[in-house]
Amino acid sequence: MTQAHKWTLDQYRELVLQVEAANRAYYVEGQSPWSDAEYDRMFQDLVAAEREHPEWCTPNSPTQRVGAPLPEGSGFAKVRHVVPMLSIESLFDADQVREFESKMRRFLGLTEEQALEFSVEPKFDGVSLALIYERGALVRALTRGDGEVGEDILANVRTIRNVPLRLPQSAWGIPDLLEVRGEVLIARDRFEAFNQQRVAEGQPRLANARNATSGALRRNDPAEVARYPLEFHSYSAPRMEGLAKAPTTQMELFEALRAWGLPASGYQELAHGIDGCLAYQARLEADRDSVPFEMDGIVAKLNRLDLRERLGNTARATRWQYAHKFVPRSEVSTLLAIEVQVGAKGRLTPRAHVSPVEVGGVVVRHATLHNEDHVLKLGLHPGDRVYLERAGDVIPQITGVAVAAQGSEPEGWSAGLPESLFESEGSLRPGVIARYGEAFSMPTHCPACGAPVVRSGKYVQCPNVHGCLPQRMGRTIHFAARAGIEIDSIGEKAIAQMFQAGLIQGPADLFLLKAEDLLQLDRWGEKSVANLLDQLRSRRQIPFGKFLAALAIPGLGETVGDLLARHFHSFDELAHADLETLQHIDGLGPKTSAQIRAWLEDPRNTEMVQRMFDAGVTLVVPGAVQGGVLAGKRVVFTGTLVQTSRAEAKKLVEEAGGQVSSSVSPKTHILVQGGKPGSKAKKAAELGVEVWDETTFRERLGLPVLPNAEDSN
DNA sequence: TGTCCTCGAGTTCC
DNA sequence: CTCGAGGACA
Repeated sequence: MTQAHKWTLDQYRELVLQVEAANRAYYVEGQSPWSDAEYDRMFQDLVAAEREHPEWCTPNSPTQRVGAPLPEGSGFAKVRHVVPMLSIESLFDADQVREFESKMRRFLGLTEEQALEFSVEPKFDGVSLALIYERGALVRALTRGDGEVGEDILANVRTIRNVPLRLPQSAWGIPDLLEVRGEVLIARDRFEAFNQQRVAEGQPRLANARNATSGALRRNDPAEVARYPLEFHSYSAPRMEGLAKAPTTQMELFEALRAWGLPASGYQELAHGIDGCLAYQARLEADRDSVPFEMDGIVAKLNRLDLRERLGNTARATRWQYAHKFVPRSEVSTLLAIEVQVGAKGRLTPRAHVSPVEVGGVVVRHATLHNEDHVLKLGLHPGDRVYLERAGDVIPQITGVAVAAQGSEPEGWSAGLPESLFESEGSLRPGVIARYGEAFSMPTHCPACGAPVVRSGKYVQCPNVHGCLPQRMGRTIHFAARAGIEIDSIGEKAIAQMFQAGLIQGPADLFLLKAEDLLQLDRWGEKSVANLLDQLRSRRQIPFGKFLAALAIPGLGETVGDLLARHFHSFDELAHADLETLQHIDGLGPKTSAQIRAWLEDPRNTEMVQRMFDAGVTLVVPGAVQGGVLAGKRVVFTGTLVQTSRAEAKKLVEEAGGQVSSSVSPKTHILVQGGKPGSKAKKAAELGVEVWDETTFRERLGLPVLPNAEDSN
């Protein structure tokens, strides 16, 4: 306890510096010359001084890490990155790494003898963050967002203990402006301890550290965020202005960061030549479990900053650094059951249920097994211990059997199975195989409706198109969803509910829904019902092409729908077109034409369409577009667009006279690239296709563009 | 007949 | 995003 004491401003300032120095020593050097008790005394003095003189206290005082909660629903401010947070080229083996290096050499015009020096460091599995200091004070903390525009989460970042709120004077001076980038993460042991604490408090365990980190940073109460054991590790400084001296290499940069109290992981090293990088990667991968935090690879960057300038960036990634990934972690779990699902189009697909297990950052419970061949090739049986991976992409896959199931099922085996697999207590639904040691084979009858199935190639199909419930429901969902008439207020769950209550039998019934019926359903109140009926009323005018695509006619998607809409002036005209007429349309062949014709010939289908027309549905036939900024251009989209939705973007292109296609080819004129682009960007580069970013896209079409961080706050 | 494009469909998780 | 298959074209 501190005594009543008259503090002077000088004493107060001295105290602040001392506490800041103690924090630096503890978090950056890893040890402190002060004992815990001494530190507590200093901190309590600071609190006392500020209580006596509230006017001295600034938001960056060490006592002010936890601020007030954000007002309800206010969200975080979006801020444009001055230097975009580009992605890093991901490489998976030594050959790719060597090739990347030789590209660097060619670019720099180096000979074989001139070895490059790299700064190598772990690639953390955390959340990246940009800290912005002005005249030494932390003023902004931005998430990556899409790389162009992030969110300012400063109030939450303040609570991270090892993030300095003010930079001290050092040999490097105090920069006028400093942007430091790094990763926020939770160390493995701290995560475990945090989870145990949560369980003790009756809260659920968090599934993994990365999601916990990203979830924590998005909360709107800093006091909550402060409870998470978050830490920050810096790795770059894309903007530095007004320094006493400027670092010329990454190693010097780390020295400067250290002097400013900005922590780094401690695992970064200088590597000589590409062999040094490969050796570091192999060493770190072998030591993966002894490193206290999760990594998914290493990052190697040119040590010399001037060489980086010379290499520059491609549209989406930096040329002077790469990530060399570790072999993805595969986990072992138990295959509980194989369920055969009937899809919206009637296809029977086997799906694995596994004991929940965390793989590469998410908890996996299901994995698709594609088809019968796939299951047989893997030789899967319920009860097997299986390997699960999330290689490359996001979708979990079973890659093999670790230990085959033995003997009969143990006591209580069914406890791990989800309830959805049971029809009644103790009896499994048809199409579910869950007996230990039982072999898989595709059912001969549809598990949903019992109709004999039809085989076509690798796939098995339920032919009962009109009677089979999952198919009817699937078509209705398809009709209502984005691909159809775009009713946002109902999804899969709501439609299933309406089917179950007998309110609807198919898509046409949606237009005949009555308020009093909907109000009978669980979780449906006045507001949501009115909202839905409103939407249904306003969506009764449907563009012809969109309407056709919404009907879920086999072989007919959005493109073919638009194609037909341009050829026929009414649904009636299309319904009377014969096979030959259809086949002669450019883009349709014998198969697609026959599928469309067959659909039109089934009276159940035409009756359904007629019922919609009777309920007031009218089709909007497209007028011809002439001229326009994109007249005659083929445009492809990739990555995530921030300011424009995909659907909106497509509409914009069409209104400008252009055509949207799904993949890049020599016929493509323009690739519009959002955040996190994939393989399409690579292909576009190879083919020399013109690439626009989202900003360019909006500018060319004369649309407003988000303002820059420099002029907003 | 073969190859290259393009479209449609399926896929997991929060 | 990736795969399988239909369609255009040589």
